Amino acid sequence: MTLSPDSCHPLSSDPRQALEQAEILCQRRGARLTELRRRVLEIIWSNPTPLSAYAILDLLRDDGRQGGPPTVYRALDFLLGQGLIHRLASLNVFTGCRQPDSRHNGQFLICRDCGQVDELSNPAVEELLRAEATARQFEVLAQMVEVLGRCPDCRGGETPYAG
Amino acid sequence: MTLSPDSCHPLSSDPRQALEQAEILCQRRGARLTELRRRVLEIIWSNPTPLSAYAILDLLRDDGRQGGPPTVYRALDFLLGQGLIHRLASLNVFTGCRQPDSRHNGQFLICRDCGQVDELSNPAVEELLRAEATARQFEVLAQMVEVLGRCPDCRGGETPYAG
DNA sequence: TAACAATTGTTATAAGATAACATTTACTAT
DNA sequence: ATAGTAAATGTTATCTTATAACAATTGTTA
Ligand SMILES: [Zn+2]
Ligand SMILES: [Zn+2]
Ligand SMILES: [Zn+2]
Ligand SMILES: [Zn+2]
Repeated sequence: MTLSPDSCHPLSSDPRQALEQAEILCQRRGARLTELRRRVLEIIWSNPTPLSAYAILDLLRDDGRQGGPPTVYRALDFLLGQGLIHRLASLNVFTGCRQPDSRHNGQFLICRDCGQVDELSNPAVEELLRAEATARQFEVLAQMVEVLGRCPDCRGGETPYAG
Repeated sequence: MTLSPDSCHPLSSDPRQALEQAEILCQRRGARLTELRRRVLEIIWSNPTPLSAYAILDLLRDDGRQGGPPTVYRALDFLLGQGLIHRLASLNVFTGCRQPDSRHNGQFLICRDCGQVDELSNPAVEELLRAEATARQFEVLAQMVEVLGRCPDCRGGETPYAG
């Protein structure tokens, strides 16, 4: 089977398009995508794998910027708030969102070996969890779904799934 | 997170039973549930809400024990390896497993306000994620599903779900 | 321009986790 | 029993992740 370029390493596909969409969304919402915030988003989209806050800080400093950790975390908080990025709690890293126009809880396939991330959006998963919560009178505020494993590339020529 | 001591559906229902089962499982597996490991498990089960590694360390020191962070993390690693506890990635805390006899990926409802945790085990969720992964030739090693929200107690008399 | 709010910079510190090595404990084989 | 060995724990230091508190800057408004 041929892997579509989309399903393999989708993050690095097109930072420019992601930034353009971010501009539009922020403008529409009256949110200020400042130089710093825009640059942080650009850094995140430009890297093939998700980055930690401190990795982003290092790259900002390569630009000549002066800020410290709070500067980065504040920018990340803004981007998270706008749904432009997701945080992967299992790795403490940040990755660009592929459907920033529709608010959602991220679902991710994370490669243990190369760090590549694939974002899913399976409504059935979300619905099942919501149903479980509802049955227990539990009010859902956010969902975290992260699947750790090995991507096709890192599995190499290994036996494909039986099922 | 606000961890109020008044518990809704406490984890602490029966630490003794959990410890007893842990003993049996470890014996059956030839794994050594040492005094330290047993005590860490007991601490985890005795608390109404999940504990951080450092909170566990503090409680160990109350016992008069001398270890540092590595001591706790090693014990936690053992318990994780035996499937006796889970780690909640979104909060950096550890909670006792209710079905330690069958290996599984945890699914959790976590109350934002009181910290109480409810462990689900919905096979359909696991299967859906597995199917998504398989479709992408992705080998699954672990699944993390954490739903953050508010438990019935913390919602108080608020309107129940419409749906 | 003055006042005010939002954003960013700066310093310090809290919180979570691990590396490296020393010591102790438990098991094995004489 | 006793020495040898492996496993487990203790100890020190360090690294990573995240936030608190406050100052300086920038943008907006009156
Ligand atoms: Zn997304
Ligand atoms: Zn990979
Ligand atoms: Zn469990
Ligand atoms: Zn609650």
